[in-house]
Amino acid sequence: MEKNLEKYFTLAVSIDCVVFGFDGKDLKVLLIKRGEVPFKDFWALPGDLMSPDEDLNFSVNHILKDLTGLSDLFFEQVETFGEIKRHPLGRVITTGYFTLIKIGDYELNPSSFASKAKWFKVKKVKELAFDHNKILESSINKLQTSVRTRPIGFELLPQEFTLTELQLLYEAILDIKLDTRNFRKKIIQMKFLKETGKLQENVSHRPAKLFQFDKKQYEILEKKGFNFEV
Amino acid sequence: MEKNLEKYFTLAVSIDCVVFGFDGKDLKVLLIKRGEVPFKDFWALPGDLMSPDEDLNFSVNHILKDLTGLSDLFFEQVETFGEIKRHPLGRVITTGYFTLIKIGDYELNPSSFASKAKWFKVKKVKELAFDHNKILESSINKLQTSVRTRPIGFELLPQEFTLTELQLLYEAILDIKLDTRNFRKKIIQMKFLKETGKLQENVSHRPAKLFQFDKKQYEILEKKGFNFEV
DNA sequence: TTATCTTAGTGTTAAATTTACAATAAGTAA
DNA sequence: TTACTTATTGTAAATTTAACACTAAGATAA
Repeated sequence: MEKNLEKYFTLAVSIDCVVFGFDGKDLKVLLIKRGEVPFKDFWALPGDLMSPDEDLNFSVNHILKDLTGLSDLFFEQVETFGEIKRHPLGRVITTGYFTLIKIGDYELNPSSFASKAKWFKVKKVKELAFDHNKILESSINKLQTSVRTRPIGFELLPQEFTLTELQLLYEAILDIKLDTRNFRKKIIQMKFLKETGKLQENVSHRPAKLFQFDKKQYEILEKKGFNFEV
Repeated sequence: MEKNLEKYFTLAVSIDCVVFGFDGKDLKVLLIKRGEVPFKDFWALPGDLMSPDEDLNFSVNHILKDLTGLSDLFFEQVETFGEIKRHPLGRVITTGYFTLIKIGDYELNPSSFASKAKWFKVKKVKELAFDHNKILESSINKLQTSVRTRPIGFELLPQEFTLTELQLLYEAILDIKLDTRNFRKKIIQMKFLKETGKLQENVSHRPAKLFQFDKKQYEILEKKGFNFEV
């Protein structure tokens, strides 16, 4: 039985990027304003059709860079969405990816069909283009489980941070309150935070100690069978 | 800037199914022998190109039924693989799905380009067609985390089973040894196993009690905030 | 310089959970 | 009746989690 292969090679694949950031208080996500149809003037996840000559996992960074100027990020795949009518221009299935970055370390340069690029509080995100609300929701779920089992939260903080900042980050991502004493005990006993010896500056109260995430130490512990868990 | 959309709508999307089963001793996976090129005569995951007019999540069952006769299963998405050269006939990205079934409940009827369909011990699987070894590996990882956090293992056992069978199942999936007393305590305290009152038959030793998974009870507990965890 | 304000930082105890561990029970088969 | 095989069960120690409130250190204002 010969199969007419041509009819199968008629789909497009797109990639949508969920870039998370943290401003010290709220978990944020980077959105672009679409300057073209479809969904012109809607806020959307940075995403675009994938060139057929690119690897799916590599294409993510190209697409994000085109739209926002951000480059060379480490993405994790979330889920693939393949409803028939999810894209008005044709049959497009899309794969969602997420990443975490320090907001202040990057400059946003919207281009291509992105007329703007802006950080939004995750909790305040309204209606997005396409099925991007679903993609965002799925990404948040994945982020929540990832952040509990791997030390990826530090990607969202400045290199030197206080334990209070770290706790606020976890509270924002997990959307729960944590007990300060228990949280600090748990983190410190894991032995991969290094005191810098420095203190916070320009605060009108007792300054907190500044810590760093010691990646090498973490990898050593990991090899010994240590399991991160918050 | 107008975009030449046509060049994007030239990909195909395929679906690969990882069907897990359990024979009382080993975790198994259902493979087909390919009767057509490419990879003719290779063992492979049941999988095929998706019709452009089907929903990705619905297409899974059609494809599996075509190749193996199995129908109406509940699948969970695993991951999407999009390397450029993963398929020799063109640009095909594929999404992997897994499901769990009771081996004895289904009859295998290989058809279409599947010349055979057969259960293989997961640990004994050799080289498969395409990148199916990677897809299988990723599915096993996902199965392992899923089986610890949701009561899906019961899908692999007969409706009535002994606690020893359940333990063997978990040991096979997680590839670890469990302490019998602690395992039974943990499972029983969760309160969603129902004694049938029956005993094992035709065994030449003390017969074990037969249990059932009480799905309604589980859902009640779940609503009350109970969290399955093994 | 002293008092006040604000956030940083810390320890203990009870409860719950996990772990380690071995003897008895209930059948079948010889 | 005995031997054999697998099923079934409890306890104590160790670890982890959970709950909870006061002192410390700096900046600022009186």
